[in-house]
Amino acid sequence: MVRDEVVRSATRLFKERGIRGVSLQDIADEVGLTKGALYHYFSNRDDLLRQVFGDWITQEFESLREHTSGSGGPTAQLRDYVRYHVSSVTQNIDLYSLSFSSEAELPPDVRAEFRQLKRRSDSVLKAILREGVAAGDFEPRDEKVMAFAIDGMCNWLSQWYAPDGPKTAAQIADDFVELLLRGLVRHDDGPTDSGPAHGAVATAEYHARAIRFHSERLEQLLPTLADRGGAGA
Amino acid sequence: MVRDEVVRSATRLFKERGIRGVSLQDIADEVGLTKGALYHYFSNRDDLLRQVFGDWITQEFESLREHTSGSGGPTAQLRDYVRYHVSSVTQNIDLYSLSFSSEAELPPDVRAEFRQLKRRSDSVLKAILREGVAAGDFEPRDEKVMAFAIDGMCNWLSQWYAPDGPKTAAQIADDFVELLLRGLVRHDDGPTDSGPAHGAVATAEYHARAIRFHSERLEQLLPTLADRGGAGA
DNA sequence: CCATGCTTTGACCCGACGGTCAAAAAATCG
DNA sequence: CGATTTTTTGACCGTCGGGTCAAAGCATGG
Repeated sequence: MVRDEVVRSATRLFKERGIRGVSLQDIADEVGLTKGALYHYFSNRDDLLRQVFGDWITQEFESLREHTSGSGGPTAQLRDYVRYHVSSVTQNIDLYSLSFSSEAELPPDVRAEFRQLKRRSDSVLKAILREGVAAGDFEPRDEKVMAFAIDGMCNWLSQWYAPDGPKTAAQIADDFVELLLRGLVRHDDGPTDSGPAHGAVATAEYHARAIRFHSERLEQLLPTLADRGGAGA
Repeated sequence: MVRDEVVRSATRLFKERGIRGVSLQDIADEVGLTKGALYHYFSNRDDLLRQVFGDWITQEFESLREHTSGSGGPTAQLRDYVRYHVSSVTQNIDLYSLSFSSEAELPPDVRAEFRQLKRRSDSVLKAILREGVAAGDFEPRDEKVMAFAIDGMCNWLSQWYAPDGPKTAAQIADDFVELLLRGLVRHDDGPTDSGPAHGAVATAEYHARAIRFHSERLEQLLPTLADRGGAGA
């Protein structure tokens, strides 16, 4: 289909140079048509923009609704949310990065739809957080700030994710979840809660390394402990 | 100074409508001059762009160097990094959001500088994380992903931070740090790890407990390891 | 009050861009 | 093949935006 080819080329060009940085001539050249021919498929520039974004946004709305059905505890829900969000961004990275970067250049109606999508996604996340706190699973924190932090983390993917990179989107998502749930600081309580992605061998190596680390640290600390009896500054 | 007035107006307009969405005429109108008069202060459009971004970027370079002098442990360093990053974004929110959103529309040299700033900041953060892991303070995690996650969180501020909002930049930064260090999940063990309040005794106890835990885990894993030879899915 | 230099004007040039359209070219089909 | 419809062309229009420039305004100070 020629129309789809045009939309795809347009999307790619928009992403590379920004919406305002691409002329209809550029798109026509890319597809191998003349500027005039484009008007057979689109009534004007904004209409093209609408076709580029419109379908995608409504699709995202649907997808968001499906993937956040709210089964499982807050932890599982948060995990699902992040996984969904990450896969969504990585699969439509062109459109995501475009929407974030050139939001101001979108036709008003498209822009409004996009903002609504963001808002809805945000409110889903906040609900999960609230639930988690209420259930006693999460520490009570500033809901708004946490939501923005999490969304920012995920959305930022559109700025650096490379499909041919060493990590899959799913792996990145799980890394995010682990960071979000447990933080960076090493602590010794129970087993990790994160999904099945943890291999047994990797886990064993990890623990072996951890033991070595802690042993060394402990030895280093012993003399210190001998000197001062209490807690240091 | 007229020149500064022009730069300020240009920055504001650029942020509102995107770089390509602002004509020299627009800027001239804003300042109350004629298009021609602008050329008394700037040799061309790209030169104006350079003046808008140039000073700021070199200033950021300097500031980054100062604020990441590397005193204190990894935890403190991470806290300082996030605090600095957040205050930097919130104080120059126009320029940050512009650089992120319209990076493609920047003159090549300015763009290169900006990318270098990002890269340097990123490498500072990664160094902190690496150090933290080496010191046993942080869980071993994917350095790259963590760095992007943290930077994303901070950079995303440029999309939602409101100077007149309920929280100050410093408060938001501390919220971020707490999330990053301790995660969302509620845990009931005694003293928090944050800040300099960590006494030598507590640390020693912590490491002793950690070693016990990891040893147990390792033993639990050994049978599993005998079964499958390679890494699990 | 004139001379000098900084600042501003406003008209102008040119190229690019969005958009239009009649006519040509292709495709479809009886 | 011929008729009809779909697709494409390429020339054209008006506008806008970046950039130029001679001339006018406006200070400043001798």
